[in-house]
Amino acid sequence: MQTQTRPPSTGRSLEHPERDEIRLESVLHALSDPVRLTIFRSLARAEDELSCSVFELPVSKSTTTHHFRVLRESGVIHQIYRGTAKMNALRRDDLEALFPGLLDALLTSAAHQADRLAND
Amino acid sequence: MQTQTRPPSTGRSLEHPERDEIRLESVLHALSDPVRLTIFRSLARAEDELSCSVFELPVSKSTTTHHFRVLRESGVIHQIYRGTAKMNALRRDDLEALFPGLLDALLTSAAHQADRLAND
DNA sequence: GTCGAAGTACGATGGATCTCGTACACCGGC
DNA sequence: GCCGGTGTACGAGATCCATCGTACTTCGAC
Repeated sequence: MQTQTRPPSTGRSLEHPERDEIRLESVLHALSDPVRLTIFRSLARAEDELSCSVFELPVSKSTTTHHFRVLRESGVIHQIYRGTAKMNALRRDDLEALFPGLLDALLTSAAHQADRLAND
Repeated sequence: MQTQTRPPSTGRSLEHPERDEIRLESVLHALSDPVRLTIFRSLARAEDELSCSVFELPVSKSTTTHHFRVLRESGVIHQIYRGTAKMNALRRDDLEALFPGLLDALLTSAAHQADRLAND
């Protein structure tokens, strides 16, 4: 259920794959890019919607838009317009139903690797 | 230790990444191709070395070589020449050490999806 | 030594992808 | 109504990638 303090979504529509249209290959491809893996981890940590603009990514605005679209079209994230912002959230329920345990394994794997590379 | 009935490896050498050179992004990219995901699942089921030639893939011989190379260079599989054959095996220990739980999550996810798509 | 099986190397080709800049659209606040 | 912030659309460039066919190498068997 949506909180009342949250601005409503606008009429602008965004295409999302249905749950049963999500493919493992597409999810893996989406997460195989370093920028998108970073976004993925941030969204998992946030546990709430995040606007595109809060991310500090080493790419331009238009490239950022591109990466969020790939994540959305692969079924990894849900996007919705709220006012001028575009909010992003992991599709946790859908992914857990389709690929049980995968999300956690990916997140811990990414965390392990980040630790490992930081302490080289 | 190597069994005595197994033909020895020949002098032909194959480049493999060290364990600490394996990157999650590269592994995910390697497994994001349908052909390579099929190979991955077959090797996991086999629990032993398999030669390239036992796979019935919907691509040509040279494309098959390409896919096995991607899997090897990403660190997913280990390859070794034995006689005229080239044997393939999952790098289970390395992957489990780097990405605990990921292998199983990927395999069960792929199996779930295969079941789901078969019973449509 | 010759042959066949297994796999490679190489180049080509068509398509996807990552990146960017510029110009534009949408929305809230003033 | 206008401005600024947020994000898009579009085109372009460079690179990567999956695929193939052909010619070649390597090795075991005979």
